[in-house]
Amino acid sequence: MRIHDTLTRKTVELVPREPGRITMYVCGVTPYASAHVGHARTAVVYDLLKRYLRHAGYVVTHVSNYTDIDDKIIRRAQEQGIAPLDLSARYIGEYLEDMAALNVLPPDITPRVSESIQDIIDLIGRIVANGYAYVSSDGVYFSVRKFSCYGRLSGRSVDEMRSGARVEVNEAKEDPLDFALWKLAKPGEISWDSPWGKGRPGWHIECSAMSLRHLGAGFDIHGGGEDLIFPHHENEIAQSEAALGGQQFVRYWMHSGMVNMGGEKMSKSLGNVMTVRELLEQYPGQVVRLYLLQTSYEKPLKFNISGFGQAFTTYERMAEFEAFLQELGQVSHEGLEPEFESTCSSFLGEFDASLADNLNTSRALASVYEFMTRVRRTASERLLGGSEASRALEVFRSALWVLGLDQTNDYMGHKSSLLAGKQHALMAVAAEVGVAADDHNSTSDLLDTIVMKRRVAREAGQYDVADQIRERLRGVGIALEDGVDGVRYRIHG
RNA sequence: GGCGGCAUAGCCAAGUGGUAAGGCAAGGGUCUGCAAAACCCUCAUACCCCGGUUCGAAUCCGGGUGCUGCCUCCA
Repeated sequence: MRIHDTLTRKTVELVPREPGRITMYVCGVTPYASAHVGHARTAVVYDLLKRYLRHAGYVVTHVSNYTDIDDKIIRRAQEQGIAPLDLSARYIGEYLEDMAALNVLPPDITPRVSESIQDIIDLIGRIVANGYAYVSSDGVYFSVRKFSCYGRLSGRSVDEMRSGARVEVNEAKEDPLDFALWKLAKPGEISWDSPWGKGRPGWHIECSAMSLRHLGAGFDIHGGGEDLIFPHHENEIAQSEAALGGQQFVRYWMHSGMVNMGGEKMSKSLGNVMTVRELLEQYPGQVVRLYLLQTSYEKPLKFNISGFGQAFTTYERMAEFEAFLQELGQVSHEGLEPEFESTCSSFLGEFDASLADNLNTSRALASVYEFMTRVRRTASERLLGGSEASRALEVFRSALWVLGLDQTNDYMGHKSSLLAGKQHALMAVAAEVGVAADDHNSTSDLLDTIVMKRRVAREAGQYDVADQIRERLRGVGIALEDGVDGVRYRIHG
């Protein structure tokens, strides 16, 4: 497959360090608040990458960290009067729930900074020994000017930055560009022992330590949001290669685009945030995921809540299509028409090729939609055989799995919970159309009885009664569809 | 101030030299008791503006305009 590499600024063929095997490290979250849509996007993008690579036959090792100790966590924990690691543990728990709802597969390894201190100390030791760092009054700092390639990833030069007005001023540094590898603890702060005194890791060192620890020098893909390019990833390269003594740190760098809200980047510090949890109250996780996959992963995504309504309609179409094939597939039948088989296999070919092209999800989704239309068209022209339906279902599901949109039961579950929420409204409808509402123990029983009453009326030719019932139900968000094999319903909030 | 990115129909969005994918919405039709769903048809002489290169440009180059990212914590 081809991917866009941030370092070379080119879209290149992905050639792994070891044939058939991909090692990837994705910068995870600093868990001091609920995850927002931007975090969700990044997680979904790299989850898609992993799924696609596995689908393409690679053995993938995916590492993603939690930066569970940092200044913001410490401050937030102090405000709440709890231990920093308790605070981060709580938000890690939330994050896991949110990601599960989005059908993000758990990474293979999820190291935490607080559990990687020894690796971090060892790495700093190597950097110091190689002469790229120095000990100062409040910690250990990396000497940026000693690393000649500094600025290559983010495309800036040390001298340009020096003239910039916004570099941090700190008298403990030899140069304003230097950054902390180890911060000595102030009284009362959480700390770990180190050769340089009690303290905690600086912001960037943990990712170098954890990625090298679990994947080794020269691993394949390092990813994250594009806001991490500078300084985080720039610093990671500098310190890692300083420690590795000239060996390459990472083969390919990938960065996912930001989510914008109100014309600005969504971020916790700006406060223009929609959390994943808030969104999941309104839409099934699969709909949220589909929304996120509609835009190419590198482009900024303009968050717009009305887009979720569109995504909902589209996901509904997918879920109904799957149900349609599943029903047809029950009937056993003779073989496939060659033409039908070629529809299925060329769909998969087009789908794979789209994702192999730097994860072109828009095109991959277009091929899914076209496939649905083709199969439906065939079904409307002649009866689709059971084996054909099964084959179509097989390829359709494999595509949905790669996209992580295979949890159609999520949509169905959403449907039934919506229905349960309509208890009250349905009782009113029952009363209006003359159905006794008392002796039904569930909302769906009640709906069934109403639908039955309508069916009787229809069969008796009393269309005015039947239509009235249908209109009443539509009024409460339940749309009935009369098919040849019975009544189906769609339900909306 | 420095270094980037983006601008395609009402909305979302692909396409990066060969004559505008796909989805939503909208309009018409088939089917249906009527609907819905499904299917069929229609829906950008045109890709922010002005120049240039080319047989040919949404795609390349130059200049504008607008929006935006990073340079500070950030996914």
